[in-house]
Amino acid sequence: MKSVIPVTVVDIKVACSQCNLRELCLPFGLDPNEIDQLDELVGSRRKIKRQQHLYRSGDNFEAIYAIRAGSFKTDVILEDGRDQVTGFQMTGEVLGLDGISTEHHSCNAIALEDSEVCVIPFNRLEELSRTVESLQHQFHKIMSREIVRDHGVMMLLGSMRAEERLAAFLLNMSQRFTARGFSPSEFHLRMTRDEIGSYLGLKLETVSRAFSRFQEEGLVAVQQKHIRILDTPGLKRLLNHHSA
Amino acid sequence: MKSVIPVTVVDIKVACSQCNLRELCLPFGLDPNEIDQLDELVGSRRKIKRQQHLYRSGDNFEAIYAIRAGSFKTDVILEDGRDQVTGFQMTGEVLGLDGISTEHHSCNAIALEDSEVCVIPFNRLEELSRTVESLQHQFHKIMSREIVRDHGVMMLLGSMRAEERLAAFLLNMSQRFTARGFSPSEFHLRMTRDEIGSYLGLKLETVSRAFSRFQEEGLVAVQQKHIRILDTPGLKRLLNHHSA
DNA sequence: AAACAGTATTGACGTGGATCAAAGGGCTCC
DNA sequence: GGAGCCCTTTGATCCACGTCAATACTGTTT
Repeated sequence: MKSVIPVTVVDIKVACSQCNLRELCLPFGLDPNEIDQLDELVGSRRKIKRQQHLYRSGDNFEAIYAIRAGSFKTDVILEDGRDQVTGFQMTGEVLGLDGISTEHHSCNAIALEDSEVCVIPFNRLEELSRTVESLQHQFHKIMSREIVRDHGVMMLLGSMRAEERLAAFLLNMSQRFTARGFSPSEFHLRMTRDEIGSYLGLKLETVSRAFSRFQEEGLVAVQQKHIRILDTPGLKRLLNHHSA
Repeated sequence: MKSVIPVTVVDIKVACSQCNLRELCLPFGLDPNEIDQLDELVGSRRKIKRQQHLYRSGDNFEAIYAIRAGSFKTDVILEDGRDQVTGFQMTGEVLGLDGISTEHHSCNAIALEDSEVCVIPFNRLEELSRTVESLQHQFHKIMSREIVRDHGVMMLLGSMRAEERLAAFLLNMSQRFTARGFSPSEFHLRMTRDEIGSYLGLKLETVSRAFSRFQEEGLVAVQQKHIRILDTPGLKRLLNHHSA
């Protein structure tokens, strides 16, 4: 049973205009007045506990979601049970774009840790982006970025070897942590070896072995999910030189 | 220097309102008056000969392209020379969405046969979609569809075996030919085994062997690039039942 | 009609990553 | 704070696909 709760200081704090993620998110490039309009549109926030679904494949599509705190994975499941992780999402990134095309979500979004998202009703976003040019453009850029990212994953899955895939993954995570003000070289992965493996098209044992190998070679220090990158250029070399 | 050219019969013929691809393309869902507005926006058409680039990775992004005739592939090339075909595009499909995110294209688009595209200047498309709601929505659907398609390819690359990948590819081609009024069971592939292989994350020999195997099993009749599907349910069974 | 280049098929063999298996370690939830 | 379970690591073996190589086909050019 829900009850009406008066607006609290916390609610004000999470307005787009006050949000420290705005440079990474939908408000990027908007002027203060425009951000206020976007604020009104963000109807509510939703907390998702670890392992819970934000949405499921087949759900009606009504809104997209901006991650305020925590992180997610998205996956696609085949009839025979095989599944493929299609992405990992961090704060400031947008979830749910897959649902626009058919009005139904085509993948599952699952929280990797206790998380919070801003709910952005899609019809209202389209409405506002008809009058706010910068919002329209930023939204298009976000969709396009997703397409470009997916092409990168295809490249990875289609033509890289196991260690190259893991190196690419680690460098990508590092870069995204950096963009959020965290250390480029030391971070905590929220996903399991199995989930990394699914994303990279590898089995969890192969991921584990590749981590061990990187450790032996002094490229990274691995302690379970805690990663310290010791030799970034070394990882990059792994990617480009493809010693066949 | 551009000069004003009077409207010719040819120009009228290829207007969106007269185009038999409009149900598959950007005009879908627009009323006649709105289609006329879209028509004005489609500045020019461009013919691309077989093997020529429509755009290259790194090119400035200015327009998206709707395929009027022919077909294309898109690919991404790594520094060390490895490349990955990220998609094959047919009539009515839209190319160039990858360029929105950075204002530069991030892949190459190459004609598989002599082809023709409609050039849609992107800033003018954004402008018009601010006043024409149905155009805005259709454009968003097209971008979202691309994301969903990419997720399907990731599933394919990440967790399917060679024959499953080829079966999925053939069924997908069949469906797209059908949507264009061609036979679902008999068609001509415009791409080489090598290009199919790159798209599916396989070597060309593996693609060729899988074709031969399908032929032995009576699933398809293959004669070089000419394909006749003899047993669609059989191909579908290959996909779902994953006899491990 | 011959010559050619690009494309496709098929065979033999090698290998990277999957699979199977077992043991140890660290979280999570009482 | 302890019990249990999930996660991770590591080893041994297997196999699907890659690699290398030779031959054949097709459509194009002259």
